[in-house]
Amino acid sequence: MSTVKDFRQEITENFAPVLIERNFRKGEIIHNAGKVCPHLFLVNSGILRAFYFKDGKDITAHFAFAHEAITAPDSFILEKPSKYNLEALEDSRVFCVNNNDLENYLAQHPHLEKLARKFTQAIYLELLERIESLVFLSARERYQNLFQRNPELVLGVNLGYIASYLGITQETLSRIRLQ
Amino acid sequence: MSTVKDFRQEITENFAPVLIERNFRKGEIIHNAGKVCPHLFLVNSGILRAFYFKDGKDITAHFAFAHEAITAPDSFILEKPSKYNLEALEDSRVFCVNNNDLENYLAQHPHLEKLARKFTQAIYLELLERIESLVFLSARERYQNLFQRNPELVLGVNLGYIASYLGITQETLSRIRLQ
DNA sequence: CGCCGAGTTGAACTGAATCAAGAAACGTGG
DNA sequence: CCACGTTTCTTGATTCAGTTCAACTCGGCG
Repeated sequence: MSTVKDFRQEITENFAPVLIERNFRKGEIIHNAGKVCPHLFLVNSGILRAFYFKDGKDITAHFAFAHEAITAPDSFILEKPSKYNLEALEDSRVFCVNNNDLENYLAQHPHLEKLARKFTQAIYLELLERIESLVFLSARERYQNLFQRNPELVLGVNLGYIASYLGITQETLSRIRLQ
Repeated sequence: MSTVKDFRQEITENFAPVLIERNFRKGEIIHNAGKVCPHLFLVNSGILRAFYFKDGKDITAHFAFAHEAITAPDSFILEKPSKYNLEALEDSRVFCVNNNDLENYLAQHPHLEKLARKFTQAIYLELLERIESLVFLSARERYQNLFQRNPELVLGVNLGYIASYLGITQETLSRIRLQ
């Protein structure tokens, strides 16, 4: 057990009773900033995106591809209104987990708490890697990494969405990827 | 309950049986890279630092001040040899938590699992903020943020340690802080 | 003393941002 | 199926924050 993806099967098996299947169409807004987001999404197919506005600019905080997870973390964790929006970038099939349902289920099945904790830790390690890539890698290297991890991203997703996720401007990304 | 510091009291109360008090002297290496780190440290006083070597350069991954936590996360979570070293930058008093002891204790007291999970989530949110500061803030702003959060850091800690934590060179930090 | 690590300063360089203008692609209605 | 407007992407010129490399200063400590 190391990456988040490795947890997918174990989680879908053990938390089946709290997973609700949902489908989103390309472009659909799944969650609006300013509201509390009580849902965690496990992507089965498609791509979801978390984004917010900073100085009027659309900033991508996270992409979730098949077998990955996404939510508005500030809100899901602290149960406060979120600064993030969630959006489907492709037609997507997901499992939707309600925070309350999850907590109740965990309260009834405490042996699953450890799995939930391990999952959180795995997500933590992913963020650590992202920090390292921001500190050490050039814009081009970060793009290449992302591209390697997810080639589909590049076909169809707005350049600007990818650029802000990488922490660079759209112009720079445009130049980078053609050389 | 939002920041990691807010958890300190709840954690020290509830996990008292697995907390071992230890003292480190300034400069003491607490953990060596390449070994598995089975310990999480809760700092009572002093400063600890996690660092590793990248291309021969000493890179600070994390500082922990009073009431904060630190470990070699890759190793503590995955139980693999760590790339991080841990070091005391000042004479420090800490609580030391052994991973095995913690897991056993949690297994015996499953009602504490939720607290452990919430703590992990709080740490996750802290990382998210660090990512944002890396993406949006200038070198000077990042320094000012760190300085605000911890003025003591600047008195005594090597400039190079701080610079690598901020993702900048020592020369840049030297210029920044005097203007 | 003289050395050594830590910090500062300077000058040249560079990756990426910014600002501005076009080109291409895309959807929508006629 | 084409025409038009909008959005997305590319390209160019300029600027700037931060790096790099190198030399120099300072303070302690043998």
